[in-house]
Amino acid sequence: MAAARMTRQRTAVVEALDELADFRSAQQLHETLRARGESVGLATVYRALQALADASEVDVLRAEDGESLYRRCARREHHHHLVCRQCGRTVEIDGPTVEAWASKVAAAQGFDDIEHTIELWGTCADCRAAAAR
Amino acid sequence: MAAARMTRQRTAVVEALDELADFRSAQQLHETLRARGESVGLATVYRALQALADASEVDVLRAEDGESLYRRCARREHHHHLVCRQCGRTVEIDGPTVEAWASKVAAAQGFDDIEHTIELWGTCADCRAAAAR
DNA sequence: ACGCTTGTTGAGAACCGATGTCAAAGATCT
DNA sequence: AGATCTTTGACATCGGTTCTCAACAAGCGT
Repeated sequence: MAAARMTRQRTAVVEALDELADFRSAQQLHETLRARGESVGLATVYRALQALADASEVDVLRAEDGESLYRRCARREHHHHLVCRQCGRTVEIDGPTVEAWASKVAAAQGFDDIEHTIELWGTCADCRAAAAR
Repeated sequence: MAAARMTRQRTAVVEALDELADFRSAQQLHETLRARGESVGLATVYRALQALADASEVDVLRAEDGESLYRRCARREHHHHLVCRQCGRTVEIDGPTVEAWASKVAAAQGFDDIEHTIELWGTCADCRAAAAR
């Protein structure tokens, strides 16, 4: 079993995630940490995020360009997200209806080990206002 | 406006997609074409697929590892997929309920230009049987 | 048919996010 | 403090995708 030592770097990553409420890429987080003076290696940020994801401490999702984005969500249960493409602003949502629909459809086709990807992307009100300028 | 010349290579890519009913990566398609004697460059396969995707002639989706998968779908209207993680076997599905739910939720949060990603992943009956051996 | 023009091709380089390497650094235990 | 053993970080590497650019070939006009 892993020991999971609490190091300065890991703490820093978790803290940064706690402050930033929105989905961020590993590189953005690395950038943020450096900017505030924390000296942390990029590889370490990746490792910390991966560990957190494995422990379901953070949610991971893929941006439209394939980059992985991370976020510390309020609820740990299964849920989905409505994310702003521009700024990463996130609203947690759940759709019991959708869950039911997904598993029903998949089972009807004889599929097993079903997982679903359901994410909503859009432009939030703030970004829309900013773009209109 | 683009001229979109019909070249031997482009034809080959489209034909391969027509024969293969399932989602395939660009590299797999390239492999397939070479195997059957068609000499086509990898970059060309990527370009052809991108052009087809832009023209909505093929559907693109991201595998869990981030690789892009392409497929020529029967229907051109908006729909979703139930895809086998192992073999790429695909079933087209649509969920009017889900569509409605998605746009309602997003609009309620003041988001614009809404898009949704809804894909189902599983293991198809054949692959499950193969794995059980 | 035959050039001509212009979009297309393809081998290799470049790019980029992500992961692996390994010696040095530092948590934790005794 | 000392021993142990995970973690770190600069750098190399990897894999998918895109770029570069000279050679090539569709499609057009003649």
